Amino acid sequence: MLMRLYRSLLREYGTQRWWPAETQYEVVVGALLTQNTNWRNVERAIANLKKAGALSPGKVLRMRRARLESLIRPSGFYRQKAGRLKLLTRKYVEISRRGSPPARDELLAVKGVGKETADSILLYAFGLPHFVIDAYTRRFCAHHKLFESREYDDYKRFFESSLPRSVPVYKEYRALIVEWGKDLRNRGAP
DNA sequence: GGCCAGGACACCA
DNA sequence: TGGTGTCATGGC
Repeated sequence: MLMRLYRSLLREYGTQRWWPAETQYEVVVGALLTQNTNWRNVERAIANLKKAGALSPGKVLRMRRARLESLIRPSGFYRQKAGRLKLLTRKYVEISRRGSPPARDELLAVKGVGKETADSILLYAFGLPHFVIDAYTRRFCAHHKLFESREYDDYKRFFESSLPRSVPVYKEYRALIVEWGKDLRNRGAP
C-alpha cells in the first residue's frame, strides 16, 4: 500500500531532489533552522551565512552570539536557534573528527534536536536509513487511513517496516509527502 | 490582519 | 502521558 501510494505521488509531483544543499554541514544547519519555519525563510538565513562566509562549523563556533543571531534572524526563533546551532555544531565537529556516523540518541541528547530534526540529519546529511515523520506525514496517514498514533516513533516504525530499507526511497517519500500536504492546503481541501 | 510554516522544550497536573 | 505556553520571522 505504501509503495503504491509512493509511485502515485511520484507520478503526480515528480522527483523533489531533497535536500537542496551544497555541503553536509549545510544540511545540518537547515535541519535545525527549518523547525516550525517556512523553508523560504530558512533559505534567507542560509544565504546570509554564505554571504558572510560563515557557513562552516569553525566559523559558527567562533562567531559572536549576537552576530549569529542577526544572520539567521529571517528563520525565526533566532535567539533560541543561535544557541542551539552552536551546540549542534559542536556535536557535528565531534562526529566529523572521529569519523564514524552519529547514533540517533547522541543527536537527541543535543538540546534543540528532537526526533524529526535528528532523523532529518541522519537521513539527509549522513545517508542513513531513518524515515522522517512530520506533521504532514501524520495528516497523510490519517487521510489515507493508513495508521494512527500520537507517538512519533510509532509512525517511524510503521514506515520503516512497510517500506524497503532504501535511503533514496526514504528521502524522496518524505519530500513527496510534504509536497502533497502543501498542495492539499493550497486547494483548501480537507 | 490573522494564520501558519519541513519543532522542541519547559512546566504543570 | 497529555495539555498548554513560548519562541519570531515573513508570506499569503
